[in-house]
Amino acid sequence: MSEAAKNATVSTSALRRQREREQRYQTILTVAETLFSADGYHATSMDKIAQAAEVSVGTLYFYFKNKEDLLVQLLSDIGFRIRELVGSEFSRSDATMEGFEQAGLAFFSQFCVKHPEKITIFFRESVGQGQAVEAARKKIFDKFIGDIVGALERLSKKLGVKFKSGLSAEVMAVSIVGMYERVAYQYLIWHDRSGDLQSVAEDALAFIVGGVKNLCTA
Amino acid sequence: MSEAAKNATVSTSALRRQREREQRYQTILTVAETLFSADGYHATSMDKIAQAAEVSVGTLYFYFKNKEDLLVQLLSDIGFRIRELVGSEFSRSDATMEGFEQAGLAFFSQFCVKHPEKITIFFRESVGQGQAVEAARKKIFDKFIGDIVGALERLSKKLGVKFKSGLSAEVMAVSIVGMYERVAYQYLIWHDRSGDLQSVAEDALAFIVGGVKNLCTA
Amino acid sequence: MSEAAKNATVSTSALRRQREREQRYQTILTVAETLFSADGYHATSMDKIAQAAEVSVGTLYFYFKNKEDLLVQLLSDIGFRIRELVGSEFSRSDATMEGFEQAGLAFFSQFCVKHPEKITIFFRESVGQGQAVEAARKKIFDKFIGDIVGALERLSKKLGVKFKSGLSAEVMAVSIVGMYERVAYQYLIWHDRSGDLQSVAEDALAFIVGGVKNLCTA
Amino acid sequence: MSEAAKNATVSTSALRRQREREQRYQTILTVAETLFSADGYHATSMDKIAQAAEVSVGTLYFYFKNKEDLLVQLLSDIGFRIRELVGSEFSRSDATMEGFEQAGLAFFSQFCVKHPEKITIFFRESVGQGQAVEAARKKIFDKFIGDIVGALERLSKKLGVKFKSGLSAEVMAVSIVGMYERVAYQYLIWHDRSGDLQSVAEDALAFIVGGVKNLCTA
DNA sequence: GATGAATGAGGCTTCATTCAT
DNA sequence: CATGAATGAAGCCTCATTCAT
Repeated sequence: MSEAAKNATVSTSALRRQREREQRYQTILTVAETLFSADGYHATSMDKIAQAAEVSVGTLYFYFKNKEDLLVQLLSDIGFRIRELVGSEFSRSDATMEGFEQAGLAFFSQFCVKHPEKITIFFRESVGQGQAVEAARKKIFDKFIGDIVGALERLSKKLGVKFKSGLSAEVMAVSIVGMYERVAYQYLIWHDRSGDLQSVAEDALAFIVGGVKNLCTA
Repeated sequence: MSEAAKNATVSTSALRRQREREQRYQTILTVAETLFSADGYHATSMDKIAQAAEVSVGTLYFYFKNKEDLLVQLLSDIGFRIRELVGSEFSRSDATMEGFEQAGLAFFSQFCVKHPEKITIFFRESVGQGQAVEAARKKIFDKFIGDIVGALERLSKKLGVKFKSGLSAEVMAVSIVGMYERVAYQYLIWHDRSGDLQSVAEDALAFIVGGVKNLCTA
Repeated sequence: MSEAAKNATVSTSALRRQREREQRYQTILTVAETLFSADGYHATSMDKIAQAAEVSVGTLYFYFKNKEDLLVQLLSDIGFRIRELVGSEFSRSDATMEGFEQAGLAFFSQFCVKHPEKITIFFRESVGQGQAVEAARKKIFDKFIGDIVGALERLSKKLGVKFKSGLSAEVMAVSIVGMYERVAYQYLIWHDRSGDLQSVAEDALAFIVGGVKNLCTA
Repeated sequence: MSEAAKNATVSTSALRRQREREQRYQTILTVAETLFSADGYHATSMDKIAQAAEVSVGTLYFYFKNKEDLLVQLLSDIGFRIRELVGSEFSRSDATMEGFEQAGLAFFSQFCVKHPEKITIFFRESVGQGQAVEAARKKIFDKFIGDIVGALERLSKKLGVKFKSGLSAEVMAVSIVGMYERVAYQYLIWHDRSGDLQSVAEDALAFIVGGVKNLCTA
């Protein structure tokens, strides 16, 4: 075999390996997501995950530092996806009140309906699981809040209005996140009323719009 | 000792015992509250609780069925106290928009500031801890939401307005609870800005008022 | 009240107390018997016994040294009753082969049918429960075996026959006890065929008669 | 290393592992047998077993589901060995009265003398230890009884005799098992008279022969 | 890189027993 | 005598993590 051919082979197999690695990583993550949301983080042992993912426990520890890390990665991934989806809606109809509604609909009518397990992990299974996880949660929530604060500031600039106080934008952002969270929790996790989600979302978004307006002063 | 005296003695000691029992129950509950909120539910072992409460492990199990039960009792107690406080504010200034603000202030400026550990347990440590705890949480949240829905309906009756849809009242209630939750979490658990809480509360409550109004139709 | 009257009163109440004490003792024993045979010795806690007997745990320890003692007393009582019943049949038709059959019938068709719980405790729940209980069991079995050895010796004397070896009488006695035990276990504890017990007993007793005869030499 | 060599190595090490696994399983079983028979099932903690077997507690639970399972496996193993030994004697001298004697001698003079701990576990430590163990015991006893019933039926066919009743064969089998049990218990567990066991066995077997004959009708 | 047997700290819970009232 | 709250040793078991192969 020529050197070139060898290199080609090597790089090909290296690529394949790389691909397989990423695939495995994803498989594990997906399996963990399913189990965590179905059985709970604590009730899911590493053994169970390994079995369901059809790998050995050792392999789990090759891809993830430890069980907590697995949850943190999952969390980050979920956070990233939500921001991607919701954020893109914000920027699409930039700096308008409609942007808020579009973003809300994207979250409720798309994300929640398609990924109830992600919602479960994000809002239930990753809560109260110790410092490392909590730190990761905080980071993601901070970004969300930052996103919304940014949108609110752009909105105020464009509309030429001021908010009640210096804190108002942040408080509104936090409030909106809280609404998202508990509405999803209520109508997805506690009661499976994903069918009502559309009209629920509309009411919730009208609530947000009203809330924001009420904190605006000319 | 005369019979009467004997009876008196007996009933006195019986009463004392009863009192001591309840005191112990409360002591354990309080100690658990402190440890759960400081170290986390899982990081707190029954042994630690026993030591901190200066009783034996056995005594813990005399008063509570198991560790989960301890958390559930704690939860119920916290839920009861919040409803008591917030609910009384609602009824004091009945069926007015101000009632909503009073209730919110009572929650943020009184309860949260006085009982940050209760907030921590209620919104963080009792989440994601298995079915039994989750069921208890749900029950309490359902009551909260019911309280607010009731207040909203009385409000609409008094003001002679209708809400956007049949679900609106519930959605608003859920939203308000979500706001309470995350605002408290943000400014008490994640950042200790209890000093800002007063003005944060004002903004949040203005947000609520605006939201509710926006869902009212003549 | 005259001295005599007082004494009378005192002795009356003393008698009553004595009676009550014995009644309680019996109640506890009976309750324990029921629970031990139904749930097993280990699965029955002192608390359960106390509750079922409607007394406090403390009272249990007034009447019995400890849990083991409770079982030992139960055991002795059962052993005594069996010997009483079976032994009286032996002596009624003294030193005849029929005596063996009468005794067997008394055991199978009377005792077993009437007291399955006693059988369960005697042959199952008191086995493998530590030294003290085992010592008590041994003592009782030794007496049984002694009874039967005695009966066999009187039989051999009356019939003018000798047994195969010096050990024969004891071995036969042990064998007979073993048969009693396992037959009762099989048709009472493992399969509830108390209806068949009569005919089972007949076969078993014919077996014994045959066995004994085969060890007799003129 | 060539592929072939590699494979050989792999399969060798795989085989070695397999061997080591089985060895460990056996070690644990043997250690448990010793401790259970010496100290009693309940007095033997899993920690003690782990220490004596020079493995960790975790390893115990890798090989056995729980403590009960350990006892059940032990029981099954013992039951299997007894049947193997006694059954082979039955078949060697098939369908003769001597077969019964040979089998009995194999049990008393070989098995009991060589494995007193197995006898102790089988007849003492595994009794009264809860449902799961009891179910396992019953299964094994049922097989024993079935074995003997089979032998009796072949005997009756060969000799051209009938038994007293339809139940007779079973009752005889049960009786024989009971005799085996209590004779072993008496002369091995309660009194260490293994020296007398030979002559004890002879008497016991003569008893059996007589018993069986007495239930035969031409 | 993958495997999976082994580890062992540590958790939860039970329960026989005691003793002040 | 009776009560029943309190004790705490001790048991069983889980499970995240490691490491030799």
